[in-house]
Amino acid sequence: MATKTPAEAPASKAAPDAKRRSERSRRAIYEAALALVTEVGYGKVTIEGIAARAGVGKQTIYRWWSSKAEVLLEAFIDLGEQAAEAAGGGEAFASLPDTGDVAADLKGVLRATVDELLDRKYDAPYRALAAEGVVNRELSEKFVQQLLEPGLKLYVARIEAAQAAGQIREDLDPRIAMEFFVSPLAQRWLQGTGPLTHEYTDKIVDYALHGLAPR
Amino acid sequence: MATKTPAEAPASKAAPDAKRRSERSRRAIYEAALALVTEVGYGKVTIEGIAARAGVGKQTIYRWWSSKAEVLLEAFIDLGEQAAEAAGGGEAFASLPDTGDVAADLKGVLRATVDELLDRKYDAPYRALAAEGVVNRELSEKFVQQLLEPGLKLYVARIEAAQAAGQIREDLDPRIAMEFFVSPLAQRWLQGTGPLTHEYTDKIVDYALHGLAPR
Amino acid sequence: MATKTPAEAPASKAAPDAKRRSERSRRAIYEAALALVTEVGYGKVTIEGIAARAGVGKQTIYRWWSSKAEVLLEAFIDLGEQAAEAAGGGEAFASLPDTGDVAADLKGVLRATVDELLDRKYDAPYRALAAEGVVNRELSEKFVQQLLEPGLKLYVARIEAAQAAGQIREDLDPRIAMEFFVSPLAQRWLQGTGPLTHEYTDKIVDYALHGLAPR
Amino acid sequence: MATKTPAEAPASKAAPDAKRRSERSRRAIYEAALALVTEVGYGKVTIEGIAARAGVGKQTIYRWWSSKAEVLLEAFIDLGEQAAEAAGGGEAFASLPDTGDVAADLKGVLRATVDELLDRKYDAPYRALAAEGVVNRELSEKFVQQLLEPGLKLYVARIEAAQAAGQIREDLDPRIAMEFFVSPLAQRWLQGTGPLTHEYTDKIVDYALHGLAPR
DNA sequence: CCGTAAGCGAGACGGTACGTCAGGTCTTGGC
DNA sequence: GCCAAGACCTGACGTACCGTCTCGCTTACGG
Repeated sequence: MATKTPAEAPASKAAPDAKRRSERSRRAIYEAALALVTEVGYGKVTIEGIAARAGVGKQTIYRWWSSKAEVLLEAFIDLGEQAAEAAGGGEAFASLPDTGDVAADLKGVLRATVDELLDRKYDAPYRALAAEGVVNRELSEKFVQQLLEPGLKLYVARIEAAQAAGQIREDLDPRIAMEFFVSPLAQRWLQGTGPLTHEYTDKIVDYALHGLAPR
Repeated sequence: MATKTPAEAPASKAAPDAKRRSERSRRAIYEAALALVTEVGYGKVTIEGIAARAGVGKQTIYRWWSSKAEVLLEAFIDLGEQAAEAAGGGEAFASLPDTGDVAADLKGVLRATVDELLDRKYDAPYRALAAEGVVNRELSEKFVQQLLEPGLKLYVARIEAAQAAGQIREDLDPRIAMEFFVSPLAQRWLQGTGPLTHEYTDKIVDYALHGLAPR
Repeated sequence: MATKTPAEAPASKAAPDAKRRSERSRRAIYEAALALVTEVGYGKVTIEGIAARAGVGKQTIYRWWSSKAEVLLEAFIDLGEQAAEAAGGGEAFASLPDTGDVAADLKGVLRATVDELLDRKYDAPYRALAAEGVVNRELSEKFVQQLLEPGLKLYVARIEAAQAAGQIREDLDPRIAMEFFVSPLAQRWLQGTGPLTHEYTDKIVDYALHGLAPR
Repeated sequence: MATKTPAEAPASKAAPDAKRRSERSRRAIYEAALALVTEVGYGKVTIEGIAARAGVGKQTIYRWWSSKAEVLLEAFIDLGEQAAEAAGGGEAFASLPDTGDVAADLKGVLRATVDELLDRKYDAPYRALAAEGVVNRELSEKFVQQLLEPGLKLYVARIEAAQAAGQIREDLDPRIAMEFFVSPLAQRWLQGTGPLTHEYTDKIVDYALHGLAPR
């Protein structure tokens, strides 16, 4: 049984000592990265720029991250945690609301999502990460795992609850059902194939639940 | 009196004379761009690299395009035209098939789309353009207008036909209905949130048409 | 017979085209290098600094030279040529003066040399090159060959003339004899083992010619 | 009144306590410095490299020395002392030999000097210090004072003895006379203007003593 | 003989410069 | 006048060291 102790790691070039890490620098880097992405656009963000803005040596960035995409990913995750902590006391979005009415619940969540996607503070970095992920498998995995998946799981759970309540057919794969609510929104946001409005997401929910074909 | 032709561009530095343009160079640049994107990945493609590979001066690229994204966009459109010409005699995909059975027709088209998205030849450049579009509004517009929209219009047309045939409810916005077939696929492809299979797209069609709620 | 044509050169990374070289940049680089060495000292001269001061890209330096020492060497040689051209019409120092009196001639030349070595304009770069040469064989060879040797040859020639005139013993190696006039000066200048004055060089000449031992 | 002990250093940042200094580290640093200079060349020696090689923290070097040149200077002096201690019981080279024959005595010493200068163990560090001294006045002074001067004084003393013995003219400045034996050797060694051989130094002595001019 | 303050190995930090790569502009010579 | 070629200025890359600054630890001094 080749179980490894967690304290191992042969690493290619000696891992830095996380205990000595400067919290102050980390925060400054996050802030600089987020600010720059919104100000100049992801393509024009440079490691050098982040370092300068954060008042930090370049090496301090290279020591802890391996690309600007990774910096931004962590910065954005941190931004989410900050927001969550500020908003709710504990786990902010542990689950989607469940009033017993799936349609209403989903409409509410999607409206909130639209608002968030249109918020300058989130749009630029989130979009940058999505773009990078499209073309960079490694980042994509982290992006999906750490940012997307937690949100998607909430939908899946809510749909399962609806199935139990008889509001959604039991024979459907909730993982796929969930995409009817999320993907149209995602595509409009990412590719700009149409406007993001509350009316739009309301319709999405209605169409999806009742189907396109006449009854 | 400096008579101008109506199509005159007030360009800052005199537009090059398209009549004298070297067809040979243009083709070589397209091929180089597509090959490089597949071989080294979009992020590592450089104008210099394209020029070298195409046996062309850098200036010849800068004269006719304004960024590597634009080169790639045109190269990809050209690739599509080549393929279309090769495949069908004339207009290859003037419309989606209409056998009278929307479900079957859509399933067929989506299966073909999945196959195409998984084809190495198309995946890399298409993905690169999509990624760039997420973060670059100008390119995004051209991308949607010239590559995405024509395809989407076919769906809209097919759905309208189905509405006329009574297979899809008349009160639905076909533009939104269309997204139920296209967006889930797009998201899985772009973000890697799930596998792309024929079974998957079949389900998408069924779920969408009959709705998630029990009848 | 494996004689190679001069136009050959397989070079490690393609030699740049000297015909297209910017004369303006070359001159600016020479001036910047010389100025910086005098102002901040050889150790603090950087390629980046030279480039900035010369208003030139770093790559333009790296394209034509392989180290700051080589830049400085060429700059200093050029400085000498400038001075020579300015001073005499043609070849300024084709030979040492020959009035028939070796002692007087040598004293005159050495006094002039002292003055030159104490001139701020020459001291810093010359010293830097000498220092680098002490520790860098490749540069040392170029330094000796291109800067030192031409001067030393003049001494050898003058000594040979003196031998022919019976003022210096015929059985002596002029190459070694020459060093008695040059080396003490060189050491005082390089290592600071004593002051450089006209009295000092006069004595050197007298001591050397008449010997240390009593007659 | 802030009474100061006489040995008090008004240092800017409190002098370290020499009593607590680690002898083991000091030695390791000397060895590392000397080894590195010979192995990779002075220019490529770094404080970090010395520290790593010596198994010592960087701060331990910065605490006791102010530059790599100073480390090397002390290391080299120490090397000399080690050698002296090993060779002779007490003061190894308290004076030059005096057999009554200046010529022979000087030839012997110079031959020994040549051998030492060609010894790999001494060449690299000594050369490095000389080079640094050419361009760094502060180090130059220490270098001359602590390494060169003691040797030169021996020559001066031997020449004065020869003057007393009537073998060298009394009216000559022994300080200058000495340079005829030392400087040519120094220049050939530092600048590579000629080979270092026993024949060469023998001739130096003969030429210097009897003069270049015919008698 | 024991507590404490120093020296120590280690290495993270804010920086500067390295040598390289590519971007976009401009010039030269060939066709 | 387009083109291949490529020198040029610019600016970012990722790395190596600089000299300073903690961190625990070990060690020897002085109360």
